[in-house]
Amino acid sequence: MAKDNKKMVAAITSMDEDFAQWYTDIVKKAELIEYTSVKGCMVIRPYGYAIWENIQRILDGMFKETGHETVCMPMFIPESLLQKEKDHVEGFAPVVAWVTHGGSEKLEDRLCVRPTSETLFCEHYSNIIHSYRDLPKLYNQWVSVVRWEKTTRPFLRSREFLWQEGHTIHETAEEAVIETERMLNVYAEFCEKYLAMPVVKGMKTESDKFAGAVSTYAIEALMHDGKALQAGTSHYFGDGFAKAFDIQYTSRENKLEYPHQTSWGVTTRLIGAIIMTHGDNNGLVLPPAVAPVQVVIVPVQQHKEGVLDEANKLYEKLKSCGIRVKVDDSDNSPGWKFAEYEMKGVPVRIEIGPKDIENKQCVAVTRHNREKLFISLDETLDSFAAAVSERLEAVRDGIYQSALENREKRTYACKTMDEIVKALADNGDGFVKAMWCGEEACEDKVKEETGVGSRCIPFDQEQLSDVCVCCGKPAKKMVYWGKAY
RNA sequence: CGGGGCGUAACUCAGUUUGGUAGAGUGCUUGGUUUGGGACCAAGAUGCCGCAGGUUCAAGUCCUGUCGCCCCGACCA
Repeated sequence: MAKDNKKMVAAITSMDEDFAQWYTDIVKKAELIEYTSVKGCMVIRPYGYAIWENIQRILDGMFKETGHETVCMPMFIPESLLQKEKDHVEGFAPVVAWVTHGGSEKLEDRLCVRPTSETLFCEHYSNIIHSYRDLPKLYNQWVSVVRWEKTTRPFLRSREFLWQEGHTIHETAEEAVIETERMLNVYAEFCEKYLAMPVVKGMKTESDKFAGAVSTYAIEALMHDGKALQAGTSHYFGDGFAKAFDIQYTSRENKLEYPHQTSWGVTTRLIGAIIMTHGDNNGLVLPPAVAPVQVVIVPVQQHKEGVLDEANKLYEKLKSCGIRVKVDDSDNSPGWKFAEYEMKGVPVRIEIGPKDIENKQCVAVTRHNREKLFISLDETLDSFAAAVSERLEAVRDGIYQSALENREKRTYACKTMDEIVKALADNGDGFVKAMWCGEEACEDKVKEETGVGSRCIPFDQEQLSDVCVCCGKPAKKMVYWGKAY
């Protein structure tokens, strides 16, 4: 027994020992990705991609529900187009990859591989928007983008990554602001409900906002090691892009006006967030809503008469109820299968063997706490499916609670710089809540002296004190600070 | 882009100090016995030792260059 446990733990590095290595072990051993010969470009393997497909399916439904249409822009941006908005190009120029040749011929105008598609949407909008009757346009696309990052990590920062980018354009600033906030709320709801990941909604500081944006909103999540991860962003552009790209429409008053724009996105980084929010030393723990396999059925002593038949019956039952289910009837031992599907984060495991069949029951084990529950085989289809669904729900709620507890345990309200340093030293990395005067100099100084940068100005404000944690001048906002991925 | 580490079988790595026939465990294939927490026995298959130069009778090992990956910083979804 002790030997077995040792062997299982040895399969991946313990997260307390080396969190980064633990993360790398999981992405490899759970078969989410494989490295390729190009730095920062990874193969997302079927098991990893299936998670993304589930994220896509749910989010896309939410986008459609809020009136958005899907489009697809090209991959290349001519340099001249990228140059049009000054802040935008300055922000992205250092990370763009360029196409300089077509076949053996040098291109007159080199082409940038899109790092984001604002410029492409703007060019398109300038062609199709003429009247207020053409507005709003609520567009979204699911594509990959390329940013030539210097250091890369699977899912968290790769040179090519998959994402969706919503780009909308509206008559008025008010409408665009409402859209920016609405989509941030969609992201927050998605993360909390489907990914079981608590997030803080807020606004980025001036220095941290998107290149070309008037304001940037973000959802911030806290990982198991106390580092913050930006899980999604939503930007309000005002009419800056419209002016740079000459997008004008004739208003209801028959005047030429500039429309107002937004953009918002989430990426495959969400998969990294799932790993680091819910994973444990036995491997991945997947939120049931996005788990490729929600229930794995492990037959025990499957060679014995009737065991596989019963396992397959359970499979058919659950499948007919829309649960993503799999039977593993491979030759591997049951113990091997238990460990394997824990590694892969399957939320619920059902064990069925001769003993169970004799007792007319099966065993349902929830991944996050290994709690075992017997479910009668005599149940009707509906009540059997309900019992299993209840277990899946228990996993969602359980991992949400753990993530929330971790965040609360690691959130420190501080009034002075010394308190910040002490809180982080005593309790480890986490969110620091502290007041801020609004000056960039103080933002920089906090980072320099305490190591934590501003993550966001949360919508849920608290008045922790009246003065800035750094300079002592009157405070304007409470800010969440943290070390970021 | 700075600092550190590493490229040897599918994986994890030993072998490099002191140059001399390419190794182990795991995995894989086949057959058998097993099966309630990573089973066991037997027989097999698998190597441009990252790449390119150089030194040498001889290079996985020494020298030069180069490419790539991982980790930590700075920057970013």
